[in-house]
Amino acid sequence: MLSSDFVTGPVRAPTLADVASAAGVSLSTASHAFSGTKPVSTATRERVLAAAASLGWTGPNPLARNLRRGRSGVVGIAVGQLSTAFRDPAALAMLDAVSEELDAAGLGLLLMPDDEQVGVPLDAVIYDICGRETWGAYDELVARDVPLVVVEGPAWPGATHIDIDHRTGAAALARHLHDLGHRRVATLTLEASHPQREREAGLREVFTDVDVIGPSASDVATAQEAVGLWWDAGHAATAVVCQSDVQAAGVVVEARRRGLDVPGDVSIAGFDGVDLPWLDVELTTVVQPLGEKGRAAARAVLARIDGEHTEDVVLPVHLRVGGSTGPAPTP
Amino acid sequence: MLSSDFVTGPVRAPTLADVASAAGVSLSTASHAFSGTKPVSTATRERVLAAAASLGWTGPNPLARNLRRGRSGVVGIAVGQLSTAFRDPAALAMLDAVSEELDAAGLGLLLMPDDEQVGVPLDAVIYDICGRETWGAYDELVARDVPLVVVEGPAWPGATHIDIDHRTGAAALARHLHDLGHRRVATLTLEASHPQREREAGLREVFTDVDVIGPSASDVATAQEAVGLWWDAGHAATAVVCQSDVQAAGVVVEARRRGLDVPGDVSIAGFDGVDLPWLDVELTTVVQPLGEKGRAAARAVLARIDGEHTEDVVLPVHLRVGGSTGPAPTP
DNA sequence: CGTTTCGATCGAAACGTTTCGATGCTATCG
DNA sequence: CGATAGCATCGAAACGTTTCGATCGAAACG
Repeated sequence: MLSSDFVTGPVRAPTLADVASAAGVSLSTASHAFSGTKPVSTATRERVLAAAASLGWTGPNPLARNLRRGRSGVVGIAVGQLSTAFRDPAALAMLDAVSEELDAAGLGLLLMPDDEQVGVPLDAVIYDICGRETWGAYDELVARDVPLVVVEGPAWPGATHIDIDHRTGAAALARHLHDLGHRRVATLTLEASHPQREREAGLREVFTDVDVIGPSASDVATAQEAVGLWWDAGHAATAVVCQSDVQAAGVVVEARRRGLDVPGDVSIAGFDGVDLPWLDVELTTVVQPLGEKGRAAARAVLARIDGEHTEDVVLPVHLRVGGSTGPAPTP
Repeated sequence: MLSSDFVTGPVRAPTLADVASAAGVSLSTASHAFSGTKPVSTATRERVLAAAASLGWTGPNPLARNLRRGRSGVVGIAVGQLSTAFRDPAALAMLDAVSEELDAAGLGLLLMPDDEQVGVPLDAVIYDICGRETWGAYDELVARDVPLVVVEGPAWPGATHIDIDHRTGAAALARHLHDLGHRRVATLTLEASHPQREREAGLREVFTDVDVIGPSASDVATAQEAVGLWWDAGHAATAVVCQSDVQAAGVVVEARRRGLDVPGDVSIAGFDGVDLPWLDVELTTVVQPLGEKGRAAARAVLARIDGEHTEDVVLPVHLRVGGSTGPAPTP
């Protein structure tokens, strides 16, 4: 132990300064040789590269680089409880798009727990509402001047907002059901939140007396339970409008469990337009551009990191009619 | 513009040095007042806190702190394509446990894309195999001396390994099927990988001539397609053993689509022990401790960050018999 | 009363980069 | 041939902390 310490000396990772002196150049020249910020003669660069290789220098220490640059290269994303949020393929699809777009820009994506404040330096934060209303970290992030991108959220000062046209989508769906003759319509809701309010308003444009079920999480089991309780209480409707395809799937499962035919006895509609291969009926749903939503959020992040001005984005949605809705049953 | 610059001066975020001089103390005392590293008199501390508040100092710059401390407070987790990996609730359950455990330790969790190397400083990396064999970033991380924790992976030098007892679990499942009279058994496989090989070996302890289907991803649709092709090709078995519950669900759906009764005509078994509320049959499966696996990985990370020695972990699994397996049909 | 110990404070040295400005030096141009 | 560029290189100043070691009293001890 002593002898090995004596032989190898103190084990300190080599720094750029070590590389520079091994190559016989100044620190700044060595830096330029790697970053390419300023021109360096080929001979010098090769000498520096060789020195780096022989010392086992693995590239500039990111910690030091970050301090100097004033950036961490990390973007936070807050989605609430992970296992809850990502159980819905819609959230996953968006995350995927965000991740891809940020990767391409050389940024990392950090999962932020909702409640706690991370001691991690973040260049920006994406807040995906996922049915929540408030956010503990908001004030602190604003105080720290961290660029904020809010997805499907309420208007928060200082944030860039990426949203979809909940209201129009819900209204289109409502009209579709109305055209099919439905008059008694219920809606399975999410926790009170911006998307929930907007969609409900859209529904009420057509069905002013829509019956409200829930709230339920965007989750098969919870949806099943919520709608089950509602039916158990003696309520009924010829159509149930859900706030996600996953919820709708839960309602389909529960309806069938009770011997109801879909859409013969009850029409069921979803929201999002995700792929649920295990469900043997194609849901009538409001399709939202999940990938585009994620990319828009990522682009907003990049722009705000660069100090550019950003506009809020509202993405269009469209109705996709599947086999889960049909003519209202004749009484 | 000029006048405003003149009035407000250049807008620079206040630093601890500003706070210190505003409070009339030295930089180091100000630091101690916040971190509590050394005792500071109450009067002084309050003066410092007041100065910080009045200047709007939001706490130590994490970038600088990180450089000084030599830590970033960020742990990477590599799971492959996000939308693929997290489509399986098993992966999600583990991620959730990891996240919770790391949060408690004040560490952030960064999603690492498989292929690219991030320029982000990572204190450690968790690599969750998820059916892959190789890893582009491995060499670089080893060179950088980043602590590595591999979940369900092959033996990689320098890494701490967290695994489950695939083989024993698969063998127990095989014995269960054998006891039920099954002799012609097929298995739906994942991509060649450490878990796949181990589990197959476990199966072969009982069924030496097990028929191999796939490989397929851990995904309802892909599993459905793979087993569908296999059946189409004229193959048959009285039991199909899958590598995940999600796969098993896909096989159940496909079997029924073909008019096969489960488990009357074919028994179907899964792996993982996750909750699939939409499936109306409880799967016979090998239950693995997903939360514990995540926590073990997180604990290994914490230990290795602290430079402690870590032992590899192999977690036990157990068979859970559900309604998806039954006696082999009499020919 | 001299010596130790301890609490509070300070100055200065890291941490390892990137980048600004300056300095030669060699071509190029008129 | 003198002035002007432009290239290659260098030294030094940041970036904003944390922490090591020293200093200076005052309290505690024998």
